[in-house]
Amino acid sequence: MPGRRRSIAETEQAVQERLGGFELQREQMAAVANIHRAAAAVRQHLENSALRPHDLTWTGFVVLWVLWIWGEAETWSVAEEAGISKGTLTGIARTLEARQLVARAPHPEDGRRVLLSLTPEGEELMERLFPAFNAEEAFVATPLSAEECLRLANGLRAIVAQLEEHGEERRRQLLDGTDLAPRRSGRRSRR
Amino acid sequence: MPGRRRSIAETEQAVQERLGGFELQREQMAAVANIHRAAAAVRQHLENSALRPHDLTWTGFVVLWVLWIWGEAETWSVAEEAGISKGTLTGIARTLEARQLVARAPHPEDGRRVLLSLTPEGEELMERLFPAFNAEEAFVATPLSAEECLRLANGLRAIVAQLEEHGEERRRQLLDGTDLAPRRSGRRSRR
DNA sequence: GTCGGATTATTTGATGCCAAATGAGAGGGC
DNA sequence: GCCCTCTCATTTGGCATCAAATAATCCGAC
Repeated sequence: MPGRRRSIAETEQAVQERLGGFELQREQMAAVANIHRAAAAVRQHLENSALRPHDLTWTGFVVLWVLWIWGEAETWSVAEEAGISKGTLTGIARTLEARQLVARAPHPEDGRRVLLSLTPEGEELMERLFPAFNAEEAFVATPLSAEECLRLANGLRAIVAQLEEHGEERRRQLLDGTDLAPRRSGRRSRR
Repeated sequence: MPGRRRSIAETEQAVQERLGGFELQREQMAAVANIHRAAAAVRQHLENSALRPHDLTWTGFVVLWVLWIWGEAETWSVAEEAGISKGTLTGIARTLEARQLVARAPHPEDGRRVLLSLTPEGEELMERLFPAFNAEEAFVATPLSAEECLRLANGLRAIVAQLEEHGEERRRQLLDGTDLAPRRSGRRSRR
């Protein structure tokens, strides 16, 4: 069978053989695996269709989106909404600022904080870009009815909520005793 | 309302106000947005729970997984299954090889190709790691029944299939006339 | 055999990404 | 005023990521 992509059925067959000896949470595994396949495929399509002509990355677009919807906002809030770390946002904001799409302003009452907002160019870009972006969202979801889309969104929301509510505690419990080697990547501890 | 994360309802209200003038594919937008929220949340949880003690990244684990399930395989095939580009795989394989988890071997009949496989250490790691990983997959999916997991997986598969079957053509149609500025990142054209 | 096009994996260059460290400011206690 | 602690954003370090360029090899035509 060389030279061909494996089908889902083949993969699941192979998994079954390999994992015959394990107690396996099959359905949950399928859900998690497909979340990532779908996320990567959708992201790639959107970057290479709607976003490519404007030379925006996925994350850059999400940040613009958040500012478009919410208006001026503090950086920590933008990072939260966009689902990225504060450190990552600093970099994204820098590149968007360099392209005159985003403006950075000091908080009037607190010198530590920074406010982000769209420039007029950024607003204009989003007004032109959003319809195209939304059309591609509709394209990727073509096989699903509107109701199925909502069902899908609800299932995914439940997973996000589960992690927001219980994820941290779970990780604490799991990793408590184990004395953890530091992450291989990331800034080194001074110790 | 400062200092608090916005709820889904608040976000959708704001979106509605901002986008009142646009024709909006609402359900499809919700589905796409939540795919990414969920993917990021799940990935983060799995990296910080099951994978952290072994200092593996998500992608590193996926590559090991593919090799565990399929056995020795060619690099293009591993990249395809793992959902990453060939170039990325080269790097991942290098780090996994340096950690003695993966072996690289020349193809017996074709000097251009390379075969990857798990080392005994890699096999042993996966046998210990997989049950823990699967337990966390089950944890993130706690709010969903087994049937709901399958429904979710099916919906996501349909999206992946849509893009595999029609994505490239769609992109070609969309970007045909427009003369595209080169990507900002990536190796520069010699021109 | 050797040239040339096709098909591989790898390298390159720029950005994305996280977590930990750092720097800069706020605010209370004295 | 001067600490001390808390809370921000930013910097840093290491890996991940893609697309295009390059290098290595194969294979058919001649």
